[in-house]
Parts: sequence; structure tokens; C-alpha cells
Amino acid sequence: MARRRRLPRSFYARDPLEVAPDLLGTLLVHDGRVVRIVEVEAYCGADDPGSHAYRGPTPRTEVMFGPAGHLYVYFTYGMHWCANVVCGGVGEAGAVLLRAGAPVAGLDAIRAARPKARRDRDLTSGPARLCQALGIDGTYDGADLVKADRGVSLASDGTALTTEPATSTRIGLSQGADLPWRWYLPGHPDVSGRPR
DNA sequence: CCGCCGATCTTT
DNA sequence: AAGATCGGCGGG
Repeated sequence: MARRRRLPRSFYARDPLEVAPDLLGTLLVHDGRVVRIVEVEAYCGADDPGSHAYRGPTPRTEVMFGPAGHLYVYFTYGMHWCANVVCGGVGEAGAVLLRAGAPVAGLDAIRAARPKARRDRDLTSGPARLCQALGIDGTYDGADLVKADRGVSLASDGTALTTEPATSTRIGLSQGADLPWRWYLPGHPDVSGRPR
């Protein structure tokens, strides 16, 4: 087991198109539960019609316009939470959506948090499943991943990827649907969804 | 495995 | 009225 090293602020303070692929293989940690990130999507603020921040700041999206390295957690479809990592400079509203992971530790707690999952592959494959599995909800909006002020952080354990990342268009969008801003580790059982 | 549909509520 | 989703159901 290699030592886990929390990602520094400088990791996040770059263009989301650079940060997103670099997040593959990193560890999302909360409350004894750890998953290895295997699927992400980049969202590029005012330059991206698919971003919640495309039309400028609102109460919902204000965290995205703040400093990098914080969580942007939003509520969708009346019942689900999804988590993004804020990237780039202040005011740019870059973000990377965490779409899927592979459980690394705390499997019992993850299973307990996902009672609807029939198979293990359904535990953390999907942005809302991932949040439910790790116990991340709206109270974590704005949480600092570098300071881990609410117990959530991202770390690297130095493990090299065994699969080359692949790209595709993003899942579930009608605006910006043609942009190839999704990265994933192909063949991984936890990778979710399909582009349209 | 795949496709369809309903749930449920915030945002526009 | 649509949405950065999920889970249950039916069919192949």
C-alpha cells in the first residue's frame, strides 16, 4: 500500500481540460470510504454551453466562481446530488464532474449507503451513486478539498494507470453535447452511462 | 443486455 | 418545462 498524498491547491488551479484527465486514478476520500476515480467530465464555465455557469453566477453556482480545490455539489432531478471539483482561476467557473469510481476502502460502509445497489458494480458508477456511496450531499457544497475542512479530500497514492484513458462526448447533455470533454478508463466495470 | 418510464423538485 | 440521474420493469 503506497502512501496517500493529498492533492495540492496548484493541482486544481489549472484549466479543467487539463485537470480532468489528471484526476483519473486519484482517490476520493470521505469518512473511511475511498474510491479510485475512473470517469470524469470537464465543464468550462462561460465558454461551455453545457456548464451550469454558462450564463453567469447564480446562488446555485457561486462556488464554481470561487477558488479552485473546492467542491461544487448540486441537486438534480428532484432527488440526486452530484459533485464537481472547482478548477482554474477565481471567476472562471471551471469544474470537473466526478462521474464514477472504484471502491478501494470502506466497502461495508459504501454498501450500507447504497441499499438499492443490486450488484457491486452499481455501488459507485454514476455521479449521484458516487455521492450517495460516500455520503456527500448539499452540506458539502463549497467544502475545501485541500484543507479537508469537511472531511472530504482527493489524494494520489502514486499508482500508475494500468489502462490508457479514453475520451468521449459528455453524458446526458443537450447543450455542448458535441464537445469531447469526458475521460474514463475503458473496460472498467464502474464506468457509467453512454454518450448520445 | 437493452430500452422505456416514473419519481421528485430546483432552476429557468 | 427541462434537467450534468437512477432504478424498476419488460422484452430479446
